[in-house]
Amino acid sequence: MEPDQGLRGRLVRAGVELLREQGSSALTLRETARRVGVSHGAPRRWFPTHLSLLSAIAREGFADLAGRIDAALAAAPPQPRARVAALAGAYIDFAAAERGMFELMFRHDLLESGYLGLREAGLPLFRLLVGLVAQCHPEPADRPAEVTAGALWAALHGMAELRNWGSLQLATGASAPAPFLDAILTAHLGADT
Amino acid sequence: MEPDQGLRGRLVRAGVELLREQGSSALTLRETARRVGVSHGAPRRWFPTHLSLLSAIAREGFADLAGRIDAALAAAPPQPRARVAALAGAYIDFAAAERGMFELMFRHDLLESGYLGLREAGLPLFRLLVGLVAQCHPEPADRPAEVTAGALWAALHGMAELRNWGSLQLATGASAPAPFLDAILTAHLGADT
DNA sequence: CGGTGGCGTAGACACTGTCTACGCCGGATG
DNA sequence: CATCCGGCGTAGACAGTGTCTACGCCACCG
Repeated sequence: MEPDQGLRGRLVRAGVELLREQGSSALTLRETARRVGVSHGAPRRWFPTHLSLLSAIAREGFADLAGRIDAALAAAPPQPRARVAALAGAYIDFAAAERGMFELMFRHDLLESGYLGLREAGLPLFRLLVGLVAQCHPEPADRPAEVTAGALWAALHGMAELRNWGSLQLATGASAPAPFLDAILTAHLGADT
Repeated sequence: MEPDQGLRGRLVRAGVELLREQGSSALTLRETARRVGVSHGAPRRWFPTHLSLLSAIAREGFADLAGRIDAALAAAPPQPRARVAALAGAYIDFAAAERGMFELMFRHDLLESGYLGLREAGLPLFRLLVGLVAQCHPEPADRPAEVTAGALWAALHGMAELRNWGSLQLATGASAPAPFLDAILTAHLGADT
């Protein structure tokens, strides 16, 4: 559980730094090796291809996101609706604070889809959301909680992207995401009572 | 208005084909030149950098999307709610039919943001959506139409991406996007009456 | 007829990911 | 103790990329 002290862990950590400092285009195999201080061929022992290194770095991002959401939920009031709001806030805050990582995490063309693929990395998070949504609709709702949760997740994710691009501000003039977040939550979960 | 017969237009068209056939990673400056049958330095006369060629190709995509949405709206019934549904359907259909193009269009890290930037390319579409949303809420709604339209756009876009990644199917088991689209529309615009 | 500017060619450069052969070094084995 | 051997990192090569530069070609215009 403690951080990997070997070359593998050092490469991943250096990649995370590089991503944060210079964006995903700087996340080169050779540059990462350079930063760690090894030759350009060294990463090949642990990551057979560039994609596998990127995938490992993205996995780190998913772990980070999960941690932030857990923390936000731990500090949130017990009402389900407020807990969904906390999760949503943590999600879009993560997207804004870790832009490069957020982009990388969802570049499915770059990430490998094999064993323990990245596409499955967001699944626990989705299950969590389904549970929270189900609590918001205690009686059997008109719609399965999975569908509502899926639509909510899509809205959340889309809003994080649009916000990061500046498109929302450009189109509506509003810079704060709060009104949109509120619109999404009340739309899917009903008015805040 | 007729297609550009010069090298510039031929490069853009070859790029669109390449994108459709082999995905965005194949969209190389040199490969595009090769397909047109000119030397690797030729594109430089028209596109000073790789980004500018990609941007021109993405602009083609925005024009295509706008055309499809116009066609869908022309064939849609006059009720505003149905028109929003038609727009939404055209949007996610485009995302699925032109996957590579859809990805490219929103790779804001790749596209140039200068004069006539790509970030503004989606604006007319957004204005259209604002108008339709406003018609759905004739009386001054509890929320500005821009906010509702922004949230709706985010939901739409996020759903198109999640669907393209297979995440929705993976998480919920549903393959058809219709239930999610319906959930999003009724959530933001009220039940279909 | 001569110049000139638009347009494409061709070569170079630094950089990338991947592949391969090669050393080093520590621990297991006879 | 001597010897092998396998894990691990080095170093060089190769094809491919974007960008820059110098160079031809050729139509057009004074």
